[in-house]
Amino acid sequence: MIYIAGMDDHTDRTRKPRADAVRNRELVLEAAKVVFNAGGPEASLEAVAKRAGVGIGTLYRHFPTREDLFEAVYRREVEQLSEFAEQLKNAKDPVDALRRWLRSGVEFVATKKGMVAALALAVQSGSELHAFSFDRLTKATGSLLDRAVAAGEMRADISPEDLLRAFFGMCYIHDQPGWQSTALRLLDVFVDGLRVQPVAKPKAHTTKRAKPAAKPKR
Amino acid sequence: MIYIAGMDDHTDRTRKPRADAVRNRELVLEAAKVVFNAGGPEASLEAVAKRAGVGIGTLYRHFPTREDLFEAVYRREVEQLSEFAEQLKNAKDPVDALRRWLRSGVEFVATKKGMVAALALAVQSGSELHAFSFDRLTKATGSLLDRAVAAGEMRADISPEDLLRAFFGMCYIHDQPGWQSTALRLLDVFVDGLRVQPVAKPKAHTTKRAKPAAKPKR
DNA sequence: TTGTTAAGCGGAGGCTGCCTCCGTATCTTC
DNA sequence: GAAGATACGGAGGCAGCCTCCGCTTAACAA
Repeated sequence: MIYIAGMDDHTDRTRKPRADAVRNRELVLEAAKVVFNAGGPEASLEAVAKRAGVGIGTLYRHFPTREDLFEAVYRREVEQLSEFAEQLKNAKDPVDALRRWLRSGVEFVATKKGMVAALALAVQSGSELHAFSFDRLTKATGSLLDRAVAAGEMRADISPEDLLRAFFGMCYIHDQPGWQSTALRLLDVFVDGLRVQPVAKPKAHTTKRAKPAAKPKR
Repeated sequence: MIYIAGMDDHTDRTRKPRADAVRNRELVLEAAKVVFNAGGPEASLEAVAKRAGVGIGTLYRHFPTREDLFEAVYRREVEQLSEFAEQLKNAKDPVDALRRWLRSGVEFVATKKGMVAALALAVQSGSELHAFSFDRLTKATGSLLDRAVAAGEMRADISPEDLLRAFFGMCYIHDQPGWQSTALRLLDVFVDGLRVQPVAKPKAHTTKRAKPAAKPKR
C-alpha cells in the first residue's frame, strides 16, 4: 500500500474505527450519565453496562478505570463551566465576576449529583487522566483571578489551583439539606478574604504567608 | 434481688460485661486505628479483624457499621482537638486564637490519615451516630468564634457548623503532595474573610447574605 | 460480492470484601 | 460446680470488580 502524500482525510493509514465500537461507546456514556447522576459515583459499573445493553467487558475496554468513565461523562459539563468563565471575563467588576463564577459552580454541582465526584477527580490527586478537566478549570479560574489581581483588588498569593480546591472543598458537603446556602455563604466569606485588605490590620498577623503558591509542574 | 439505694457502683442490676468482650473491643479498636491510618478509610474490615485476631463476626457485633468503628477510633482524637480549643479560649487575640485552632486542625489531619474521614463523618450528613464528634467540634469552634464575634472582630453570620464545614472542605484535598501548605493558606484567606471588614467596600456587594445560619435542630 | 483479518464483543469465572447467622465456647452468677 | 446468659468465629451467600479468551462482525481489498 502506497502512502499518498497530501491525502489529509485521515492522515494516518489507519482503519476507520468500527461503527459498533463508536456506537457502544456512546451508549455506555449515556447510561453512565444516568446511573451516576442517580446513584452517585459509587454506582455499580455492571449496572451501567446493563443499562447500556453491552457486556461488562465492552465497558471496560472503552473505559479501563472508573475514573476514565467519570471523566468522559463530565467532560462536557466541565467545559460548559469554563465557558461561563470566559463570558464573565468581560464583566466590569472583576471581583464580582469571580464571585459569580464560583456561585454558578455551586448551582452546577447542585443539578448534577455526580458532578462533585467529577470535580474531586479534577482537583484531587495528580494522576494522569484528569488532566483535561483540571486544565480547563484552572485556566478558567486563573483568567478571572488574574484580572482581579491585576486590578489591584485581590491578593496575589493564591493560585487558581488553590482557589479551585477551596471551591471544591466547600461544595464537598453537598449531601446535606441546606448545603447550597451554606456553600454560597462560605464562598462569599472566602472571596472577601481574597480581597486586598483595605487598611492594615490592627495586629499584624505573623502567620507567614506561604510563598506564592508554587505552580505544579506540568 | 433487692435494689439497694445509694449503691452507686453499677447503678443498675445488670450483669457485669464479659471480660473477653471488653478485651476484644479494645483489640479491634487498636487494630482499626492502625489499619485505617495506613490504608485509609476504605481499608478492609476483614483485615482489621484479622489484625485484631478476632473473627469478623466479633468485629461486626461490636461495631455494626463501618461508621461506628470509625467514630470509635477517632473519638479520642476529636476530643483532643476540642480540648485544644478550650485552652485557646484564654488567648488574648480571639481572631488569632481561632486561626491557630484551625491551623492545628490541619496538623492533626496530617498525622492521622484516617482523620479526614472521621471529620467527614462528623461534619457530613445528619446520621445519628456522629452526634458526639459533631457536638464536640461544634462547641469548640463555637466558643472561639463567639469570642471573636463578641469582640467585634468577626462577622456574626457564620455559624460554627459553617466554619467546621469550611475547615473540613479545605482539608479534603489531603492526598496531594503539598496539601498542607495549601490548606493553611486557604484557611488564612478564609479567616481574613471572616473579619469584620474595616471599611465599607468600594462597591456594595449585593450578593445577599444568607440569614444567619439557621442552627440545625438538635 | 466475497474472502480475509483486525477489531470488538460479551460474559464466565476468579477474586475480594460485605454482612448474617447460628452452633459452639466461655464467662458470670449463684 | 452448675446453669444460663453472653460472646465468639467463621462458613456461606451475595455483590461488585476486573480479566481473559473464544466468538462475532465490520472494514477493506480484490
